[in-house]
Amino acid sequence: MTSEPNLLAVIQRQLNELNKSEAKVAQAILNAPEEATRSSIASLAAAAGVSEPSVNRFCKRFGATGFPDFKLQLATSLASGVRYVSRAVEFSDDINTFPTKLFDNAINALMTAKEELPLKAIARAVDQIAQARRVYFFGLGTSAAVARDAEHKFFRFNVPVFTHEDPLMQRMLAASAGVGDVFFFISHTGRTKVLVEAAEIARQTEATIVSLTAEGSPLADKSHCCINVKVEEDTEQYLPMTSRLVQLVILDVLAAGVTLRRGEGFTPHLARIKDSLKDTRFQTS
Amino acid sequence: MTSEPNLLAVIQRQLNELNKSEAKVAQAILNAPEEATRSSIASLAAAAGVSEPSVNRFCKRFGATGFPDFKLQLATSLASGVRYVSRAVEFSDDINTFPTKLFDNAINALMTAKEELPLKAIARAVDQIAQARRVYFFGLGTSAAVARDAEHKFFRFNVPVFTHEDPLMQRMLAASAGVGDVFFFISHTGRTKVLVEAAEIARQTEATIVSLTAEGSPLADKSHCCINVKVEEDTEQYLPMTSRLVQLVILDVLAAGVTLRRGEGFTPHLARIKDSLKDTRFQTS
DNA sequence: CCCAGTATGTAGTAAATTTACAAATATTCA
DNA sequence: TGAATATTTGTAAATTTACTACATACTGGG
Repeated sequence: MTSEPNLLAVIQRQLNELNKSEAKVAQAILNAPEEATRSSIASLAAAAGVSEPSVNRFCKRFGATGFPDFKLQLATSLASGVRYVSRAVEFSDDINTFPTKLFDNAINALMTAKEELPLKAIARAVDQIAQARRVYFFGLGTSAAVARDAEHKFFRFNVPVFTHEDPLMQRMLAASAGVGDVFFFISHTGRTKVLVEAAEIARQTEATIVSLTAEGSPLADKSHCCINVKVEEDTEQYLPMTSRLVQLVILDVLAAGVTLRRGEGFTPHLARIKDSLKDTRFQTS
Repeated sequence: MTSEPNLLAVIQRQLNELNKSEAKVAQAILNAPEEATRSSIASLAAAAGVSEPSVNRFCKRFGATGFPDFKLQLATSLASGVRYVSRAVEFSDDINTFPTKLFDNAINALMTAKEELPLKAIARAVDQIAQARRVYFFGLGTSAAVARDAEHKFFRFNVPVFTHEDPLMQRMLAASAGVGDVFFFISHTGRTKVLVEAAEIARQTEATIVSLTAEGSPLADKSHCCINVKVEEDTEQYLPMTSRLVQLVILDVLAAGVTLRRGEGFTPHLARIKDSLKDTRFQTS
């Protein structure tokens, strides 16, 4: 598949080099690209004021095998493009619109993050966690909830994990760290003072510092390994909504990575933990 | 145009409700979606082992006007980058494949949830939270982290919120509840005994019980208002990965709903809270 | 003005899609 | 169980759509 960037852009760029009827077709498509994907060769020809074979020739000129293939490429290029722009919730929104907007934003954030996953950093973090004697997950505010989630997850995967929301505990634990300890800092901004200070303290020991935070932030600077999360959070929004979702999924990825590292022999352990919870639940009907 | 989510996910979800030949078509498409967008109705019919009209009927069943329109929708949905329907991570996966899988699963879950949002229940929950004297968010295990997140969020929106991870605290608070108290229970299964018991206790008071849990579960039965989350979690997976993401976004929706209810005059309050955090951060260069 | 070369349209053909209908299969109710 | 009915599926014809071959019109150089 020749993944062209954006078919519309390509057409736009070549506009001058086209002959008369092809230019008409190009204009018709640029004017209403969505519609073009849905129309037949006949209606597009009519809209452009040219004959059907002209449209066909136009399509072949742009690398398609024919008109249907061209429509497909056009549709693909329209879908992948800048279509999904995050939309802010407004006061005029009602129950039918704002929930969808929020879900769209969340989905959008995950798709974007998926595109630019820092795989090398993730792989290194997996290494470090898998070998760790102890792992501390530290976060504050919203990120504390993420840290808590990470604790639950990794605990099941038999990683010796600890979380503390109290900055003083975080400092004390950081100060008394040693070889084999991994400190995993979670922060949207990477600028929260007390957290960065805890990272500084831990850095002076033999411990390893891993962080899940913004690129180039003070916290990232203090880390041996930093997993960058670039989420363009709407700054008018007063809370990091989407970035913590990305953080959670990345922690899922790390947990999965550690498990895969353990190999298949580890599965019984997971089953045992699951069984241990059985009695805390009401049976299904 | 009916805003199509992920067409593959929709097909996957309806697999059971299809009749024989339609199911064959569905399988053929799920097996090779890319190819399906490029093939003619005849070749797809052949690949599925059915007649051409069967393929056509299949397309119409999924909201398309015909086969070409269906191909277009399929191509569009593939272009968004989210590949196949939830794929489990396997031990043969490496760093290049399993992170993508996990992200795809997460995105899929959100897209599916977005399709069937229980808007009436959400609207009711917003009402109840907006009017509450106090709101308690209770969850255990993974859901405790979600509850913690909710606490942070709603606190900023000036809702008097409390969270407790300790089942005993949860029971005691439930027992001493009164008019104007809202108990918000979060649980993936809706079957965790101690949580359901706390809900029962609260139910005997004048308090309002809201839950974010599975439809028809014991917890849902105890609630005045239940927001159903139907996420088909891969049961082979040992942790609810995707359902908590959906829960978080739904809590975002609730928070947004409460804020919208407050009206525009409330914005300064949010700005003040944001300002109060400024000094805890390092300045941006 | 004519000629080569290119550009465009016409008409016919092939292909693909849809519709209408009939056969086959499953379901219901006595 | 078995006839009556509804549902599903396939066959074949009709229709729409896309492509090809060819003819005509235009362009620029002599």
